[in-house]
Amino acid sequence: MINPKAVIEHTEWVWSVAVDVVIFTLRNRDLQVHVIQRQDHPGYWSLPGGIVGATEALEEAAMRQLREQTTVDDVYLQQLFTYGDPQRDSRRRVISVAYFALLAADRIKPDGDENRAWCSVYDLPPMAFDHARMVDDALTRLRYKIEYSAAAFELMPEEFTLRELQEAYMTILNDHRLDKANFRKKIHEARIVEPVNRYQKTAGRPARLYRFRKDARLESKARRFFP
Amino acid sequence: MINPKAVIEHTEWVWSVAVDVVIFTLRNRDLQVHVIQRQDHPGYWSLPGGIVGATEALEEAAMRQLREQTTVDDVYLQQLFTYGDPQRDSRRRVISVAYFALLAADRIKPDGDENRAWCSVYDLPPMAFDHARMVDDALTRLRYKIEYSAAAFELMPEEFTLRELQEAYMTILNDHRLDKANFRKKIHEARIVEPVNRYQKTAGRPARLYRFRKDARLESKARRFFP
DNA sequence: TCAAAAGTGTTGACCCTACACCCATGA
DNA sequence: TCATGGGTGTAGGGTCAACACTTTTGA
Repeated sequence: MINPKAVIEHTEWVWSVAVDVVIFTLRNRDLQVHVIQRQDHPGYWSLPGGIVGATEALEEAAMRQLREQTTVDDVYLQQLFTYGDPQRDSRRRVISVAYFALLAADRIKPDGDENRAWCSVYDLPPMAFDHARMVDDALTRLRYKIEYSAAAFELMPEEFTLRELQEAYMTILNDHRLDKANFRKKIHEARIVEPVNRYQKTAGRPARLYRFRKDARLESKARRFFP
Repeated sequence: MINPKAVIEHTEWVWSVAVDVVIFTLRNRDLQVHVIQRQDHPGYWSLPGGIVGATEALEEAAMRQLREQTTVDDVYLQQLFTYGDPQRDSRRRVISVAYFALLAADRIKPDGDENRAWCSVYDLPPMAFDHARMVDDALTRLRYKIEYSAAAFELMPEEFTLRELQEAYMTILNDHRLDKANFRKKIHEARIVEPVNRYQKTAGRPARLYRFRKDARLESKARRFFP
């Protein structure tokens, strides 16, 4: 595989290894990602990311980006895909290991920095490099993920109503035709939430608040289609 | 794992970017991967892989490994995961983008080279670096994949009986309890195979041969909410 | 007492599993 | 005619989508 000679031969060019993080959140019934305005290309935005340190694990580097950009720790973080087209950065050869993160909106610290923003995935600004594709891939992955795992709960506040949970699913899937009764039945049968003794005011009957069960089963084995 | 043998001295950190490929095949009712005996660590085996060229895309590099190792082109190939722990190679910092490939057994060229072998995923030899984990991750992915896509057909010969197809599924899933009648019904309903006018001899009634339909739907969208 | 939204029950269609059964072939 | 393995039909239990219904609140 790798022999020492290869190193010498290959030090002629300089690789950079970067991580980029697609940070999702749900705000105002909208699925949003964190983006940063680029200083070197006015009008273009990019995902939070940077070069991986010499002794840093990839996931550590992604987590560091998260901390630096959102000052939040302990976040759902998962590797997405590695992008390495020779042309993806015109300045030099960079391969980027993309991660995606899920962050509940109530954990976002207010931030006066105008170079940072949360943008709807359904209305992205011009993105640098291949970052638009990263967001797209991350969205596809997220949609798969919430259908067989409890990942959607990472985007919810500590306590939430079942309607809010249903709206989270509908916003992520961009499909607002979910049946209320059937959705509730599934959630209850999964024993994944438990009620707390508090209610949220609404325009009608108050809605019971629930929280995620600590002992909940986090994944369900996918149904078989083939065969 | 492997003890540091000859650590290369650097004045600066040099990143290397490699690809490693988990090549699956089905032979003798067994799911196997292609492995190569390491010259530098007798008794240890590794996946086919190598350093990515300066102007080479990641997938191209993986495809090149496939060609060089198996002399086969046009293979199902997909990115798996990127491994970048600082300690994964004791000699220097290497990040490896792992791919997995599916190769029908009848496309394998006979090979006298004793340094190469096909090994059962259920009985791997000692693997170098984190390659055992790569195989494990690839197997997990493969199992998911065949349940919602037609990926399993990539491991079948041009023509096959339904029993052979069923055995492929059972071998990959390591679960031999699939019901014959129900399996056949699903395959037929999926309109994914078509009969050819040939039969295969068996100890009993001859088995009809089928082939994959070119116009078959390759993925089925799972419309299942958690759980 | 009405609008609004929470929350539940029912029903028929569909699908999945288990298992019994028939069919074609060679010895 | 029997063993062997290919190939199919069916009953019943479970799941799901659709939709109507009841409950609770504020105005």
